[in-house]
Amino acid sequence: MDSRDRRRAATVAEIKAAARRLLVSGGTAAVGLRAVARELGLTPPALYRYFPSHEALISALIAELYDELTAALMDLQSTDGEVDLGARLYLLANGLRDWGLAHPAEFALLFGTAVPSPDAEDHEETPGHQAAMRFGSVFKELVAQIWHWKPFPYPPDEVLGSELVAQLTRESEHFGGMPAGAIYLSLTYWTRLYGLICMEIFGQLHWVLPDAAAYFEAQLFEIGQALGLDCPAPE
Amino acid sequence: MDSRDRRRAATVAEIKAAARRLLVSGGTAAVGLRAVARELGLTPPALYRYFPSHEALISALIAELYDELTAALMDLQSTDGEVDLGARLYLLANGLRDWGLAHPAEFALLFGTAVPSPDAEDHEETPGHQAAMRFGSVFKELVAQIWHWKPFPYPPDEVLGSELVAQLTRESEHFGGMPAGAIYLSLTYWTRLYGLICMEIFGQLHWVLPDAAAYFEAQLFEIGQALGLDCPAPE
DNA sequence: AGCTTGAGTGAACAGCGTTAACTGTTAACG
DNA sequence: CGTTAACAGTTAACGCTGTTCACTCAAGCT
Repeated sequence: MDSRDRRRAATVAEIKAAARRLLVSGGTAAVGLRAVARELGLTPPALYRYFPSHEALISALIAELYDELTAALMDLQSTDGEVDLGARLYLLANGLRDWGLAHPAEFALLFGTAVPSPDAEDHEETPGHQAAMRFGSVFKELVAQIWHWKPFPYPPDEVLGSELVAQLTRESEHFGGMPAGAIYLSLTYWTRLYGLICMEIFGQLHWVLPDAAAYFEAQLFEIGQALGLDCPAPE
Repeated sequence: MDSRDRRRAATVAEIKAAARRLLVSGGTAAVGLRAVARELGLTPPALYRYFPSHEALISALIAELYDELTAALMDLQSTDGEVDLGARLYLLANGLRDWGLAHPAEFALLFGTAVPSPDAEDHEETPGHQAAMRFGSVFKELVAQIWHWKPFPYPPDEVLGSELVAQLTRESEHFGGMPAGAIYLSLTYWTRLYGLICMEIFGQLHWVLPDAAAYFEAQLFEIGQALGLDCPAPE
């Protein structure tokens, strides 16, 4: 039972590898069930022995890519030692951008899939969603570490408004007990970083900036300053 | 020849209306060529008298939606008179968000289509792209007007770095001759606004903020301050 | 009236995701 | 060791998709 399970796991890995190959070569639309089967020299129904549907195959691929990205970002931090947590955040931001630029097709599959969430209130249990949560927690935990390492100045509650403060305070437990203003700054950092990278990779910055690297660097310096970090300034 | 052309234009409008109906009810995937034909009581090949392909139909729909959004934002500004240009920018930002929240399916079609631009260097001439340019110029022109109306303080070139300054200066003619630092601030405004709205509507802010309205308001106040505008502060 | 143009149809093709019934091979058990 | 059951994989088919071709039929213009 063990040898057969290993064989099965190997086949699953091959399927996902073939799917990824199609993804990088032809984009999201090219990774179809029949195309994957063709890539492996199999007939389409054979894949149903390993995935219950095409969507499940895509979801598994998404989960794998999320985990790969998460691992890449995590060991990108560990190599630098543990001296300056601010530098770790800088590495995380640049690492995320670099990964997206190096793997635009995979990035598009992970973050470009516009999900207007037509069905509300359903806590998605798909492996892709869970992997996305693990990915998000990397940033959350690092921010909480930075806060406890060197608390940064944050806007007072009066500036944010009572409604926002209430929502942010409700999330305080997930941010290591940080106050609302500090969570707000952290969220601002994430929001700007995420939006920036998405816009650059999806080409929505192209019409004004041919190469967004310098702009990204300046923005990173700006939002790093807001967290009281001494990021490397652009030359 | 005139009456027949009008009949044809009316049919084209009906086709796009049916496509939009399918879009709002079933999302991007639901607006297929056969589904549109079914909606109109026609056979699929009949649509090829009006659009050369399914993609062309979608592109025409995109162009129409862009123009509708552009018109909505423009007459949203004109109603308020021309006293405070800062208030106009505030109206524009909120108008864009409101439109996206009111029409999430259309918003996803316009901005959620992740295009990693596999083929570079081709100046797309599709009507959708042209309409997107018209949409973008609404923001660009308003920002230029604000600059000439009440120039805002901007970061000096040394902070931005020579490479970024060079790129921004190259775009100065499209921004009414604004200096690099001012273009940088304007671009920051647009980048943050755009990313913020996309993240909210695509549900990527849901895992931390159940209702992003208050966060959006605070962010809008923050980036408005960066442009020296006296936006309404959150209570 | 005659001819032309154009809207629309029906049949067909290739490709898609998916299901059902069937064939071998392979591991496990009495 | 021989039987059996599980499993990988195939073939055939269904309904769906975008697209093309050949055709009909009615309206418009000369």
